[in-house]
Amino acid sequence: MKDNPNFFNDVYEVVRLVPHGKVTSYGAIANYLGVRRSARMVGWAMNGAPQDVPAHRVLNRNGLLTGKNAFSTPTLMQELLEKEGIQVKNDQVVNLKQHFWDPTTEIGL
DNA sequence: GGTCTGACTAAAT
DNA sequence: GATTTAGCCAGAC
Repeated sequence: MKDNPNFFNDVYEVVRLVPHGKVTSYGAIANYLGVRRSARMVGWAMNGAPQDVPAHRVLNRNGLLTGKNAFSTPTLMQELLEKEGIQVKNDQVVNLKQHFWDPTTEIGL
């Protein structure tokens, strides 16, 4: 595309790899890409992520729906997560550890 | 073109 | 253990 840095592209790919009914964190993706400290960039990348990317499965390390405001509606994110079998309470994922999906652990070879 | 802020995280206080 | 500081980099003013 016009200007797709490898970093952003990698982020999109990893997020697309997130299985249905699972969630991950920006830091986990950043860590998988080797830029743990640049977790912010992952979030920023999501801001320009295509709809092919299930950004609603990406939360902060606390399991909080930080970027819900970036969706069509701030409630859409929670709706989607609940639809996938993930319980969300107070904009936060319940049993986060149970639904957490770490690419470094799952894909990490 | 310098400054501020932001879908974050970890370490320090 | 909760709050603050620092680090990262890119876009907006």
